[in-house]
Amino acid sequence: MLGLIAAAPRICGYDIVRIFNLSMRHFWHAHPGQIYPTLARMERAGWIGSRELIQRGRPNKRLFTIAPTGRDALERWLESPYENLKLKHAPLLKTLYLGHLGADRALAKFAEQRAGWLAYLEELRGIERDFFARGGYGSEHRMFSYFTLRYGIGFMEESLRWCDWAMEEIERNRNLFSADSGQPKQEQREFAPRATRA
Amino acid sequence: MLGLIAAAPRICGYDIVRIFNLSMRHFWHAHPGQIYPTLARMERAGWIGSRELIQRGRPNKRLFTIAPTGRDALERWLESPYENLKLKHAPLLKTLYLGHLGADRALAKFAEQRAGWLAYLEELRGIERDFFARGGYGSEHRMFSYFTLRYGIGFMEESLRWCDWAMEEIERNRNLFSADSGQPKQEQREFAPRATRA
DNA sequence: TCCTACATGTAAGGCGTTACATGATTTA
DNA sequence: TAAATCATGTAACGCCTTACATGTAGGA
Repeated sequence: MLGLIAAAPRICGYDIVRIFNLSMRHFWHAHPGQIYPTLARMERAGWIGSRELIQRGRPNKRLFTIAPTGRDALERWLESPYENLKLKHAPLLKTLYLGHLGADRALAKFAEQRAGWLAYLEELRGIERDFFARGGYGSEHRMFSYFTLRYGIGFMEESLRWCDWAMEEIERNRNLFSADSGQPKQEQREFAPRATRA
Repeated sequence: MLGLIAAAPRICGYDIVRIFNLSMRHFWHAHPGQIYPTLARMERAGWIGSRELIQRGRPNKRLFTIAPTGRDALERWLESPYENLKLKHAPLLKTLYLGHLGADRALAKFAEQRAGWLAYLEELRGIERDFFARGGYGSEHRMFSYFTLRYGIGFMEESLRWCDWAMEEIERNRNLFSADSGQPKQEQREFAPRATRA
């Protein structure tokens, strides 16, 4: 949020909410219930300042501007050393266990996921066309903003290539699935009621 | 966890902890403080069963096995409709605001990140070599497990290509940065102490 | 001798999500 | 007439992380 406010002074909380939901959602997200309290906390800490804009016909806005101490905090974060990726990728997690469904149902799930990812890729490509229609680079911040978009596009293209490859692998290795695919397997019979002692 | 227990009956909590820290960490993670209470909850719900294995010289183990109701719950999750990706990608978020540091410091940060990602890629490639040394596919579950590894490798390769491209773009567009890069910028002077009325 | 691995767990606190409340204006 | 948009915020709850506690065995 400090980065957003530094890049776009006199931004209001609602704009930040929309940015998280739209142009940033391929790599970060946040909800109003977290955004507004955090803005209030940053203002109490002196990192940002605000003034209220009285509006007719619609709710008043609170416009935020970054303070020197906030800019310092932002730079400290930007300069802080690289930390390893800690992703939570729910679709990939599900993928890992799709084999439990047997080859056919697994392939159907892969196809469903592929369709979802393709739709998302098209959306990102639409944003890209829009970006160039509005003049492309033009400021340092717009260039960096395009970087993240490009990352999202490359990431989705790679994900689709992976989907196609994985589906071919499943076809090629149907023999690895047990015959009663999708039905309870052998291990199930190994279940025994809990005993406190071995 | 249901997927893990279904794939490897008589697994213990500690093994699950290690799997989250090692072979799954490129797309999911969890800590003991969450894993053990959740196992207890799943057992109370009747999804899994456990028995204790008394050991000499080391702490006793609790071995888990999936129950029919747990297998049903797992299948319900696997069959549940695709949901959009909701990633939190901290390095990319930081990248977006690296322009605030000016071209040179931004490039240095990109290089640092690239190095971290390359090291991670090498690690994943090591796991891949190990996978083939141990016989490659051989069960349906091992194939799916390799799928996620392959995803991680492709993802990191794509990330590195992106890093190289972005660094070239910064070099090519140095003119977009203001001359006093890294120093406080114009907007800072626009900061004014908060006024309750406009 | 000190550290690490094994193995399970609890407690505190922080982070994040969902749902709700308000109320005028514009669009379908 | 109903719904969505604008705009800010609170409250409840759940998820997640961090830190800690315990105790033996084996390696550096």
